Amino acid sequence: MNSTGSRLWDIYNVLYDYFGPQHWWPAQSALEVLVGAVLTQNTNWRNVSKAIAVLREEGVLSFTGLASLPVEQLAGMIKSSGYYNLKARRLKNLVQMIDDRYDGSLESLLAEELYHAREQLLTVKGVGPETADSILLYAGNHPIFVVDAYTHRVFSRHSLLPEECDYQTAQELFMDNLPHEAELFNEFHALIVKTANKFCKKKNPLCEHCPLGGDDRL
DNA sequence: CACCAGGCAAGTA
DNA sequence: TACTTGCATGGT
Repeated sequence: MNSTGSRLWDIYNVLYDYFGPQHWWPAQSALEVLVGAVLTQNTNWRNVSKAIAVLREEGVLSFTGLASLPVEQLAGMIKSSGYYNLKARRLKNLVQMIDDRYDGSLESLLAEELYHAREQLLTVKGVGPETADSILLYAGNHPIFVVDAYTHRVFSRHSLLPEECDYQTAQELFMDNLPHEAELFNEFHALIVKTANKFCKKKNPLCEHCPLGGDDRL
């Protein structure tokens, strides 16, 4: 392993020792991961979990449930997640693609080769790289690293990424320097989110009590 | 009150 | 290619 890989591994171990395993994604099925991945776009998870609870209570948290639900009714059930008209359409777009190309089987999509499945997901309007990778890693157990706003913030503050860089650049930091193991990528991303939510807020550039330190000593 | 939250697409120059 | 804007609720 190279020096960047060692540095990433050190950070991972510090976070894992501090927070423990996160056991992501918080969901009961692959479909629920997919729904959550869309609903959490630029949105606090608290608001998303309320929307998912409504879908569960209404009995539509299944592929056929979503497929048969009019988009207007779906939008009404996910209001708490914000951007509800947009997200209802995006979920419908995903369901439509899976119906058209995989006979309504999310499992069939997830059984495809990783980068083929990724390309299919990215053809859907409303599914960008983070949403696609979240579904592939957390619903499909594929070894791909999920990058989000927190990843950029934490790793730029520790001088492992530039202040601003694109998705692929950030993803390559991890995938070019760590073994491609789904379990590692799963826990690492979850630990980054945990760390950022607890210590690495936008307004707190020093992050004094963070286990990674307030500067880039790690 | 302002700001933020596990993005993405479409429009403009 | 490189900005800018719309989408929207709910907690701090």
